[in-house]
Parts: sequence; C-alpha cells; structure tokens
Amino acid sequence: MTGTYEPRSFPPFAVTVDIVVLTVDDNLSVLLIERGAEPFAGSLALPGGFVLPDESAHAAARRELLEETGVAEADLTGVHLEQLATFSEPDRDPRMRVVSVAYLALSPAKPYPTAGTDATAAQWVPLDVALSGSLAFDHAEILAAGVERARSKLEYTTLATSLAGPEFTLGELQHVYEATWGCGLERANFRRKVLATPGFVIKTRRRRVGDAGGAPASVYRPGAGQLLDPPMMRPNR
Amino acid sequence: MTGTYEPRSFPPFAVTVDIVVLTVDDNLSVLLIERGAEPFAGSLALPGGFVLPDESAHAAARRELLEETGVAEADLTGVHLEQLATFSEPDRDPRMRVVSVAYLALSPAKPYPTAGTDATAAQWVPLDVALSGSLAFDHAEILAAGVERARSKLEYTTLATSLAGPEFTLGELQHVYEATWGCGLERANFRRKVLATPGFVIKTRRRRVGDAGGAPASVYRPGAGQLLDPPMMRPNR
DNA sequence: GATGATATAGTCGATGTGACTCTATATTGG
DNA sequence: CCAATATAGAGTCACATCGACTATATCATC
Repeated sequence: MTGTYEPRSFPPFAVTVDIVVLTVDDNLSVLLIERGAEPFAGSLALPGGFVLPDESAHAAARRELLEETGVAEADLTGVHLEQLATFSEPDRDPRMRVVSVAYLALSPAKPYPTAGTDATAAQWVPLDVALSGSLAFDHAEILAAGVERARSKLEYTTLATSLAGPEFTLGELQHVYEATWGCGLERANFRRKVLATPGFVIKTRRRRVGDAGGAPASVYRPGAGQLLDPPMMRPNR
Repeated sequence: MTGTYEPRSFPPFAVTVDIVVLTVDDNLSVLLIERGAEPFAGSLALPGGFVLPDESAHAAARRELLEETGVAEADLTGVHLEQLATFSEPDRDPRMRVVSVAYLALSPAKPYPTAGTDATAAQWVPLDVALSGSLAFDHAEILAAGVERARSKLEYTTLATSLAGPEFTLGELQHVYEATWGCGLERANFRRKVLATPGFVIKTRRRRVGDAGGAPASVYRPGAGQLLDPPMMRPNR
C-alpha cells in the first residue's frame, strides 16, 4: 500500500469465496455441488461464488451458504462460519486470475440438500469419498485445509457443540469428536473432561431414550465457553 | 465457482498483501513504514503492495519483504513467513475496492531498517507504541491479528527459534517467549520443558559469556521439530 | 424377569507442570 | 586477590490432569 496511486492502474483480480461445509452423521461429510459448466463440468466442487462489489468476503460466504444450500436464514444461526485461508496460485483457475477466500462452516444437522432445493445439485459426500475422488480446481487442497482446521479446533475450543446441534447427549457429542478425528475415545474420560470444563455444556432437566436400549441420557445445550484450556487430548499423534 | 462464466463479467478487485513483520529485541517490535501519499499520508502503515498478475500472494509477500526492508535474499532464510488472514471490508480503502491478504513474518535480528536503505522509511516500532498510535487503513486490526497469531503459535510450535536467530542461548530463547507474551517465566521450568522436547533445540559444543557476568551459557541451534506436544504453558489466562 | 446396552461414578498409576532450592561458574568492584 | 553479584544448570516436592480400567444404576427389548 505504498507508492503513488493511479486510478485503474492495478492488476484486476476476480475474488471468490469457497466454503468447506462439514457435518457429522455416521462419519464426517462435506457439502459438494456438481459443476454444470466448463471447466471441470461434471466434477464435484465446493460451494462458492464471486464476492460482490459491496460486500465483504464473510458476507459473501454467508450469502452463498444461504443460496447454495437453500437453507432458511433462521437455520443459519447455530452454523459456525470462519475464514480458513486464501488461495491465490496464478494458475488455479484456467480461465482467469481468481483469488479465492476459503471459509469453513460447521453445520449441526444435514437436512437441506436432501430436501431437493432448486438451487444447485448440492449433496453431502463422506469425507473419504470426497478426498479420494478428484475435486475441481484446487478444492481438494482447500478441503484438506478445512478438515485439518476443524480437527485441531475441536482440541482447544467448544466448537464440537456447533456440530452436535442445539441439543445433544454426551454420547452424541462424543460421536462428533470420534467422527471428526476418526478414532475412538474412552467414554468415561470424555465425560469427565467435558463436565469438568466450565462453560462447555449446560445440563437440561430432560432426558432422552436411545435407539438401542440403555439408560436414558441427559440432554445438554451448548455453554457460553469458547476455549478449552487445557485442550481435549487427541490420541495417536 | 458455479454458474456460467462470461469473460470480464466479474467485479474487478485490487489484491494486495500486508505484512506484519515481528522481531524481538528488548520488547516485541513491528516493522512499519511511513506513508508518503494520501490517504493517510504521514501515518505509519504495514509494509506491503499489490499482488502482480503472475505471482501468488505468498510470492508477493516475499517480494515485498525483500523490497521494503532492503534485506538481501540470503538473509530471508531463517525468516518465517506464513499467511495470516484476508481483510475484505468494502470500505477498508477509501480509494477503491482492495482485498488484502495479510502475512505474518518472524525475523530473528533487526538490522535492516537502521542501515538506511533507499527503499522506504521503514523502522522498527515497539508493539505498544504501534498499537497506541493510529495506523493507516485497518492495519491496527491486522497487526493485532498478527500478534495474537504469533503469541499462540509460540505455545504449540517451535517458532520461537525463528525469532531467536540461527544460534542462541536458552536465556535468549526464554527472552523471546517473555517479550512475546509479556510475562515472566520460571527459568528452571523453561529449561526443563525445552530440553525435554525432542527436536526443539540442538546443543552445540560452544558456550557464550554473558554481558553481566555469570556462568557462560551453552549455545543452541534450532532443531528439526515443528510441533510442541504438549505445548509450552502460557501463564495468567 | 433375564439380557443387553447405555449412562454415570469411581480408582489407580503415569506424566507434566508450578514453585522452589541448591550448586557451579563466570564477571565486576574493591 | 577476595568478596559480591549474576547467570547457568540440576534437582525436589506437591498438585492437577490424563489414560486405562472397574463397578453400579437405569432403561428397552425379548
């Protein structure tokens, strides 16, 4: 930002956002769309689009999330959205010079794409499938960065509650960790850690019966705490 | 990146890089330049500049670091450079729409600006001075993000060695932590932690006498390790 | 009512940290 | 040359947390 400024003397770039939307069902899944146009027609890609002249990248990411997933704005409360990184290799888009600001979104449930919105052919893809196939552009790299960010953030923040939803049992919260990290956790130790951390979860008076018998688990809500200090330990590294 | 593509139908943006260059002497300092042109003429600002049509943002940051600081390319080895975040508020530059990719650089020594290069009026500014004054654009926000990144990265990585230089004593390494975190650490516990972490530092055969007497300290080099697991504990949070 | 599955509670050893003490080795000042 | 001072380096002990494990309570289903 030094030196003299002459109007329109700068190199023009297209600026886009690409969003890594993750959710947990049986495993960790990512929201992908099927591209209709060249290049990479027919390939799977991350949802995203151009940043408009009068909006920030964050606003663009939020808008695209609403448009591409067809989810109502009210449902976006509870979806965590944070900036991931910016990808700017000169040849990352064969058409022109595009700088993309990548975002990471953590969504609790995954209703929208199956509802069949008219917007796009959005679909939830299990993470291992998405990473084994070949995504469009450098989206495989972006996706890997998003997954790594999510995995590490579960260690030292309470973000797992964003993936578990507005109400959850401790078993469901543990499943979020296990699906994201891809490893098993000791149930008793997980309980102890979560309940001993102030502001992680809030116990409600209700309980919920499981699918396969067993004692009914207490229902919890997300707490006000943001940081886990000390962090949740992640095995086998 | 969905929908049809029409050439030149996208909103054009200027893309710049801004670099938070930190170093440690007595305290934590940041490299700032004095702006010569409007807007914010006379104000202090982060070094940076436009991304050129054929380079990535990372390459642009590296190039600007060489140009603005006047440091030789050989001296850039040992300077840690990583992407920080992207700032894209529509009104962040009053002239036009500029999206800036911010970078964080950690430099061991701080010789260059005092050498009086012809490039720019670059100068090292103590962090508290830089944050109390009013920087140009949204650079105060970018600087705060860079400092916070550096502080947290010292916790769980071996990056402190990048600030300590190619050779250092454990006392100097501890000073890097104390200047960055702004708090004192127990010398004996710091020693124990650093030496017990494989790949953090490598002991050389040489020793170095201090300025104010005392036993000569062993000289260390940076090790090959990148992560600190478990992390270095940071007091009073 | 027995069985299986889950929630909840507790124990024990290992590890790492915070706070502290002690000794060795150098420079500086008389 | 000797004392004072400042630093490097090594060790001790209490405490907190974690991993692994065991035990008990509570529910649904057969």
